[in-house]
Amino acid sequence: MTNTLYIYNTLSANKEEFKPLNKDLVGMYVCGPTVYSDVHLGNCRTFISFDTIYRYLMYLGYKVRYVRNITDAGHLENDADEGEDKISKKARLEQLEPMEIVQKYTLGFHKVLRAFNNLPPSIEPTATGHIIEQIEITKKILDKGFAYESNGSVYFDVEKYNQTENYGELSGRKIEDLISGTRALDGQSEKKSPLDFALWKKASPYHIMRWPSPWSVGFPGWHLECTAMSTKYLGKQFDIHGGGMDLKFPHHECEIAQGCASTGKKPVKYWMHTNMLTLNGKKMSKSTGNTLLPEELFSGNNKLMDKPYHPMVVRFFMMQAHYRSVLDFSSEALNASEKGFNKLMTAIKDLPQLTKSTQSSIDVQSLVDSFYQSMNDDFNTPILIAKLFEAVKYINHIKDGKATISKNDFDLLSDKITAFTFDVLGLNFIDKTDESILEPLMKIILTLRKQAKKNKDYTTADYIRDKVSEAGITIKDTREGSTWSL
RNA sequence: GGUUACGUGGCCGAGUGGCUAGGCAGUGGUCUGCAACACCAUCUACGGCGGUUCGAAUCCGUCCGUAACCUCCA
Repeated sequence: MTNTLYIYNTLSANKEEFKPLNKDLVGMYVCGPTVYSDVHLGNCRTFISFDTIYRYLMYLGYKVRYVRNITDAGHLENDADEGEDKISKKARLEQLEPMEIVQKYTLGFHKVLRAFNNLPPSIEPTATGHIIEQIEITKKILDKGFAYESNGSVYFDVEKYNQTENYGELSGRKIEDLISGTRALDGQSEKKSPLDFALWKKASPYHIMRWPSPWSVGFPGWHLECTAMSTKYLGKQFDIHGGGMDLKFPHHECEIAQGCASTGKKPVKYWMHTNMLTLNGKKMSKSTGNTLLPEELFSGNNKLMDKPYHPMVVRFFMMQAHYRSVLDFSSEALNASEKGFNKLMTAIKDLPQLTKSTQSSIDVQSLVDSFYQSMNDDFNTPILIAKLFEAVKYINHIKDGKATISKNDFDLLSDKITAFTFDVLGLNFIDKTDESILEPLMKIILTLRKQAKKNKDYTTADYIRDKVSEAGITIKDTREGSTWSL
């Protein structure tokens, strides 16, 4: 079938037909997290959205190289010359080496994304592993005259760049507006203009993370790592660059400028931005503390939600909104998704038992085509889910004898509904055998056994202990009560 | 203040110049020892005011409201 994929490109503010630079090969770069604290659900939304995009591209048959960085070099907490970087600060607070902080939160990040059933990217490079590349790019930009050295630091000359290129093309900003809107911050005297951004920063005496360079012992500017790593692994020009909306300006704008200044080419063909996840109508953000951690949501150990939610339910909930829309988090909305998710999964489980007929009572091919059409329209997962529910209704009708399906159509529908649900949306059946379900279950069993013992019904009490033991669970009676273990 | 989005039924959330989004909740049924689950059917809509049009919730203007970015943030 013909599959024309349309992607909303932030650069043109329009949906554009997707044509990879190299036939069948796709290069995709997504800005990863700064690993100085736990990832919150807002962060997760972006990575789950791009995971689905990655999955669909592969499902269409593209060979995708998906690069997502880990920002493990400390960056300053604000734009002032002096200040502490986030990772060093956290290291001091927790009395750890900066790299211990990095390791801890990187592992946590991976664990959470695995719970959401995200596929790992093809390459996950770190900023500290690419200091040399960043220094090389800085040299190139200096050589081409788009940067200047000042007191051991190197800054990108935005106004110079803007003479020949268009700084602000991605975010729709004009350089004059930016200048007039800039407040004068203390200690910015090193820069020619407040718009200029650091390519290399000289380290202050107490800055822990530091590397030698031709200009000073220091550390790279925040925007530079993405340019260095995307260029290294995807080339001077690549297909898709993604990230959260909040990175559009200045981060991605600066990346375009750095790429263009160092290679003479615009680095990215399609810029994609995911919208914010909100809590109480406000953006989830580490700095404001308006956050919810995935673990808190999975365990139910939080004040905001009524009960725990399985990662697959949360993923399904996110898929019910388009990636470019703001999505608000609430118990009420999650509950609705949980029921919908179960309904979809039940129908898929019922699939093998359906009776096949000689004819189908609906046009199965066009229903299946609509799965593709939804995703081809800028990865419209909510429409896809609506179409999947159409299939669910059809499946239930067949079960009730109110509709029929032919053998061929059955094979087609089974194949596509499972492919789109599991391979594309990245959902999965909830494994009911994990300990989270055992815990409340054992509580009930122990309560019943306690009752039996109280009634001196030791036959029942022993029966329970023996049978549970056969199932691999040991019950221990202690003075404080009974406990269990696997 | 500047820039950019958005405002859809009880809730969440798509889409669109005229043809049912979908999920949840509600209501009525089927099933069931009772209940829950599941399944079937079904109601409520496009922020206010103008304009363009045969026709707009969909285009334009304006007003009101909300959010994001302009400082680190997915």
